Amino acid sequence: MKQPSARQAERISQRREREEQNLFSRLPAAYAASRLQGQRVLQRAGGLSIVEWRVLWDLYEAGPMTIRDLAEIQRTDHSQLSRALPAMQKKQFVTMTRDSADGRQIVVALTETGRRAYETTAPTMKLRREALKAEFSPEEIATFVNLLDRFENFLRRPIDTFLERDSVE
Amino acid sequence: MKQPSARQAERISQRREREEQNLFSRLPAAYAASRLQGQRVLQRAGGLSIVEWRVLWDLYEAGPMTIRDLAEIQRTDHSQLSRALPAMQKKQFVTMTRDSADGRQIVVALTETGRRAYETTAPTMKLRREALKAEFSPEEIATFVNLLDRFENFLRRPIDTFLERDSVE
DNA sequence: AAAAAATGCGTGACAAGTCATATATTATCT
DNA sequence: AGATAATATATGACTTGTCACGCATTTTTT
Repeated sequence: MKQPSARQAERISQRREREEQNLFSRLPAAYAASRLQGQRVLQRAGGLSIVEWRVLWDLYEAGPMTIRDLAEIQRTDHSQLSRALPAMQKKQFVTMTRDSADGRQIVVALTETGRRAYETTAPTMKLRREALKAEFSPEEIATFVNLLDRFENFLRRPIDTFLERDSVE
Repeated sequence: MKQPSARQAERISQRREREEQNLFSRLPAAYAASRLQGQRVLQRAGGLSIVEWRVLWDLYEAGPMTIRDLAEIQRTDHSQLSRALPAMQKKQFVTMTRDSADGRQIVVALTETGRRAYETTAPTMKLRREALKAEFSPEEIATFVNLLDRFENFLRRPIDTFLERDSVE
């Protein structure tokens, strides 16, 4: 009663191949791999978390800014920063000061300690970006980013634009 | 004392533009958007979670298989399935039976209820895939998948292959 | 055949994301 | 000015994903 296993194995492998062509199922795996590699490299470079690294980098490059600005640059939810920043403040990486002109905003700025943490980590992260450049030409990167742009655009469309129950009736 | 704010705004916007070209920071946002859209469409289609949908789809297309096979097709960790499957069993979507030939394995199979859940959800999910096809030509999809392949390949390389402290000395 | 290694699965712990809602502050509208 | 709307941040609850470790079962080595 074990004969179907060969045919079954064949169907499973066909399924795997089909999934390989499916954008929706490829993206999570690629993202997970990217995050994991990022975490590992950061671990090696001194122990920052991904969120911490992004904050330090942005502040280093662009100077003090509000939580909202940070969230927008990083294309992430502000809640993630709301949660991470107090710990970074405790580690003396950043200062958080309420804006005197607009009492709702909190301006985050790099401290000397934060600057040093950035400078310790940055060379390793640069190695990683350079390794990527060795694999992909500038044109390929541009194509990739453009496809991601368009895909993301599609993903952010209200779902009714393609589910349209009315038009089916 | 508020003069620098204009120059500061400029630096922040430059920072945002640079980040837009950075693959590592684009991927999380694209993935998050994809997941969110998936969740919404599934919600509309009947209330399955992403993990549940993937399991039903795979089993429907390829027949019964082990947890390991499911994890491999879905390019995910087996723990995710270990956690999701008991609930799906409770909902009568699948059966889980220990393989008599290899006592380590558990074979997951679709029930009639699971099959119906799949068939209820599938048309909506198909609409989504077709909407994607309207935005991207087959060649573009192929290019995209190929770039993802190569990127993922890079991401899964051991990090020493590009951090190589020795070779720097 | 016994010992060692590999495999399959379950589970605890954690990171990174999201949403929804609450609260304080500022902006806008009559 | 007072009521209303919008904005910035904080927080709780949830999902998806990972790893590491433990246990049971096979498989491979010796």
